[in-house]
Amino acid sequence: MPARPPTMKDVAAAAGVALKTVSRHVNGATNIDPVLAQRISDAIVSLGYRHNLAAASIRPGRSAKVVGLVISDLANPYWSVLARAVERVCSENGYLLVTVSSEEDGERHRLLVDRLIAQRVDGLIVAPPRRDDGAWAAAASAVVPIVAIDRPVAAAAAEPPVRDAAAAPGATLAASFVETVLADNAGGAENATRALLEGGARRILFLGDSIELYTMRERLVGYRRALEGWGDGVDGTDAAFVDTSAHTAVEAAAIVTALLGSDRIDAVFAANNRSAIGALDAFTHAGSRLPLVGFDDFEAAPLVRPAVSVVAQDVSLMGETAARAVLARLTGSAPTGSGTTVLPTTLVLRGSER
Amino acid sequence: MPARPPTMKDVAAAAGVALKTVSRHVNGATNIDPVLAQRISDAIVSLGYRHNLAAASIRPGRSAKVVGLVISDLANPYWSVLARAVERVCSENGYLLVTVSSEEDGERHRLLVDRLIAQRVDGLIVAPPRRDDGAWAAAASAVVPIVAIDRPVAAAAAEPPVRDAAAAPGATLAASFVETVLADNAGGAENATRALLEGGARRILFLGDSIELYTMRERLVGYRRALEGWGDGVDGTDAAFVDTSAHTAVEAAAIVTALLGSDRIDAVFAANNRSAIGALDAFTHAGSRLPLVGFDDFEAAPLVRPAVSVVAQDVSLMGETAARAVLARLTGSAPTGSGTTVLPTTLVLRGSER
DNA sequence: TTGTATGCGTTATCAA
DNA sequence: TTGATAACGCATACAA
Repeated sequence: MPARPPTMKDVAAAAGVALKTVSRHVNGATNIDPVLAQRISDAIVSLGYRHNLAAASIRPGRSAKVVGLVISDLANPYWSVLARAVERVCSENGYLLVTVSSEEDGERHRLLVDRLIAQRVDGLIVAPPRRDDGAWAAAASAVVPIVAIDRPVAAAAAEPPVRDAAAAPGATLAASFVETVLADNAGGAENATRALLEGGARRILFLGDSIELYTMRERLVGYRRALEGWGDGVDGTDAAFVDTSAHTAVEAAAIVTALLGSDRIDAVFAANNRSAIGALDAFTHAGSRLPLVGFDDFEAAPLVRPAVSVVAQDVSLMGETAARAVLARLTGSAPTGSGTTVLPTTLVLRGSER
Repeated sequence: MPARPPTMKDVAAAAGVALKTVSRHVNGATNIDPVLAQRISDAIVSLGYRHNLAAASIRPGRSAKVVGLVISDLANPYWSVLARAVERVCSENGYLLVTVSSEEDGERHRLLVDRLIAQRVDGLIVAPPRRDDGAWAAAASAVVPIVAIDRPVAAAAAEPPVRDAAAAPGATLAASFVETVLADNAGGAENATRALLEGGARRILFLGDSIELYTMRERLVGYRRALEGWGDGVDGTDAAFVDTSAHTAVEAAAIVTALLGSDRIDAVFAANNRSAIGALDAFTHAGSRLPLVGFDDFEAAPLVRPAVSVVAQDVSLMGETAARAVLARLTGSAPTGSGTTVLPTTLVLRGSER
């Protein structure tokens, strides 16, 4: 490698033209003398010159065209599919995407958001951490447009840094200065639970992860709504049928195994992937099974017997929607409204619900 | 948002100090008068100043501390797990990671590499596209250190831009100016095939994707090696037992279904995920199965009956190894050697191999 | 310990 | 159409 990479100045000197002309050429201006254009092209090739977007981006009004995405864990298929959808939309519009995993850690989350802002990303798509006062979002949204995905940003005690309009009087729980894209967690859970009830189940276990998670709370709401709506002889309205301590598939399996012997439950609503897989595992080892519906589709669901019914969300659509929302704000083509988009879920019945 | 975001100059003015002192403070210098430091801190908070790493990175000797990763498709679990491992190592060393999906398209791949270089990434981790003359790598490696993953960069007709040492006389097929991290595809396939042979199979179908893929070619080599090594009454050494047209699980299923009726084959080596899932699907629909071993582990593998045996590669390790290799080059702590690391695979026997 | 002046690679202004 | 010159935000000699 050369000690110092060639710059526009070098190209200009080699081509015998002024700096500005090279700049024009590199930026695709058409009004250049073909002879000079050719000389510049030749110089670029022979010197191995590369346009420096980082340097260009420091000019006012210019940006590096980079979007930041903060999720919990890129290795999780849910997030990687979402990230891919965001990447696709960004790429189509000439933007790069830098993705970081917060591991649901509030402090790490804050650090990552700060780092992305320091790097001068043009926009930010963020899954808020599980314990969140929304303070980071209040601060960050002063600098860069933010779209929250999967969960809303908590309404912070802190005021939004800029009040471009009077705050809505009967405001929602979500922070008012970010746009939000969610799935209909409650509705999906309600449908799943109702499917189990229709199959004859009356003592349905809600098996899920920590209630600290917004999505878990919402799914629990949906589960309860279905039970209460059913009325008639249902036993699940008390807390005895709710277990939100299944953080891993192994833990979920242990919980189900312990309950399978008794006849305290007669069906399982697995409120996330890992719980469903754990329940499946418990069934296999016990040699007996209960009706089961999961939340979020997974690769193995259609492959086991009976195939597992799930509430499926359109993760790609969530990513696309969020990406389009940030880009719309960047190009200024969207009003700075801070609405919430709720995406529908689909109940996919494959047999395991009975 | 303010029309113009505050700069160091604004902070310096507000705090009543010189620009340089603010710079020191922001960069964590310790030798600053506590009183001034406090004034600066206050000014930063009240103005909402954010350090601009993009601007800082254009100074000679400074960089934005960003690494680029080019893979085929982030939505594929194989790549997302790898990306996560790369991200982790980068993050531990203060680097951001920008990941892009080439979709195995050579032209798109070239464009993405150029874009990342224009953005002035410090290093590049790249899965070469399936049809590759290695020209992109020859050009790019002049500007930025490159590590190839999953497949080697083809040795280009073009010479490496810098010949720091005499080219190795009995050179390998891989380009000599990039470091390479591969899995032992041939060895893994050989072990898988041998496991089927040991189970009594003698007419083993090699079911896989296009032979344009380096990994497929290697796995085919391993399959053949096992058959030839076995000798004794094996029928698979001709092309009749090799099908490399299974680009999707559905196609794989169709191929297996067509063969299940006849007794032309008595076992299946599925050379990738999708082929294994397709075979599984064919078995389920036919109500009969053959011994099966797959390449690459997948979520459903342990959940179906019988559980699917696979050749597992340590994808995270590949990502980690590649990331450490680039970072080592960046910090200059590694010799500019262009070696190849081959990671071992593990044969996970779960029952389906008989 | 702090400040001044200069340059990094690029683009914008404005005159030629 | 082209070019000289001044920014952009920041960091580093070097001087104080």
